[in-house]
Amino acid sequence: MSTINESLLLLINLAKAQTTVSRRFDRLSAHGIGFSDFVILYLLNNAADGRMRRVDLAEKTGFTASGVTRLLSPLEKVGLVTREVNERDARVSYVLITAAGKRVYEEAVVTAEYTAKDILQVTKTKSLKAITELLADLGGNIQ
Amino acid sequence: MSTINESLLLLINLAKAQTTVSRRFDRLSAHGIGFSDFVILYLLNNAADGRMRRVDLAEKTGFTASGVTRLLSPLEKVGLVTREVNERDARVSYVLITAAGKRVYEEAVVTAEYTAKDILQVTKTKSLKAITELLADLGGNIQ
DNA sequence: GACATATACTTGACTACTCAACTATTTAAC
DNA sequence: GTTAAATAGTTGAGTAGTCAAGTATATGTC
Repeated sequence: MSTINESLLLLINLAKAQTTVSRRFDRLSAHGIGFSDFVILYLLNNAADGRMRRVDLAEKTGFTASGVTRLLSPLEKVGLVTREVNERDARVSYVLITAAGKRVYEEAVVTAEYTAKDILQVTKTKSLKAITELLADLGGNIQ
Repeated sequence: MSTINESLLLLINLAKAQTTVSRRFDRLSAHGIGFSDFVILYLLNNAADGRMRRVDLAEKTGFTASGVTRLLSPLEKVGLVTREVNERDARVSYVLITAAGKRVYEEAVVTAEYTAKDILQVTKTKSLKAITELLADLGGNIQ
C-alpha cells in the first residue's frame, strides 16, 4: 500500500467532487441549457453592454477557443446569443446576449443558486473562504 | 450587473479550476494513460490483493458504472489490468492490476505527484486543510 | 419454489468538449 | 510597403465520458 502526496490526493478529490457537482447541475436542463451554457450567459449578462469577445469568454471560463465556438453555436441557433462584428478589428466577432437569453438566464440563475446552496449546505463558512482563495490560485477567479 | 450567491460563484470557480488542473495532468500521456486511468491504477494498486469490483471503482471515482466499463476496456486491451470472475457471484467480475500495470503506475505516480506539487505550490498549508474538508463534504473522499 | 425486486455489468447513441491545423486579419520590424 | 509574427476564430477528427435500455444473476417474500 503505497501512499501518494497530499497535493495529488487533493487534486484527485477535486476531480471527483467536480463530477459529482456537475451531475447535480443537470437540473439546469429544465431551462434547456447546460452548466457551461449557464456560465456563459452569466458572464455575458454581467458584461458591459452584454457583449464579450469569444477569446475573453474562453479566458474567463477556462475553455479553449474551440470549445467556446462549439458551445456558442447552439445558443446562437436558438437565439439566446447573437454575434456582432467589430469595425476596428475584423478578426473579432462579439457575442451578445439577447432579450431571450436574459430571460432564460434570469430563470436559470434561480435554479443554479438553489442547487449551489443545496450542494454546499453542509459546509462551514470558514472553509468556504479558504477554498475560494485556493481556487483563485488554481485557475484565477472568474469574477 | 446582477450578482450571484457565494456558493454558486464557488462552484463555477471549482469547474474552471478543474478544467485547468485536468489540462496540466495531460503530462501523464507520456506514460500512455490519462488522469482517470491513473486514478483507477492508483485505487487498484492500493486495494487488498490488487483487485476491486467495477461497481466499487465507480463509487470511489465518482464515475458511472458505464464510464468505468469504458475506461477499463483499453486498459485491459494493453494489459495493464485484467479481469477475474467471482465464484460466489457470477454478476461480478473483478478488475486486477497486472505486473505491467504496477510498473506503469509506479512510473506515472512520480509524474503525477510532481505535477500536483507544481499546481499547488503557490498554496498555503492552511487552505489546503480547509479544501480537503470541503471536498470530503462535496463528494466523499476517495481515500 | 415462483416471482418481484435489486444488483453488476455492458452496449448503442449521444454530448461536451479537446487538439491540431487551418483561414483571416492585425501588428511590428526593417 | 513587405514580410514575419501574433491574434481571433473555425473546423475535422478524436476522446472521455453520460444516459437509457438491455442482459445476466442473486436475493427476499409469500
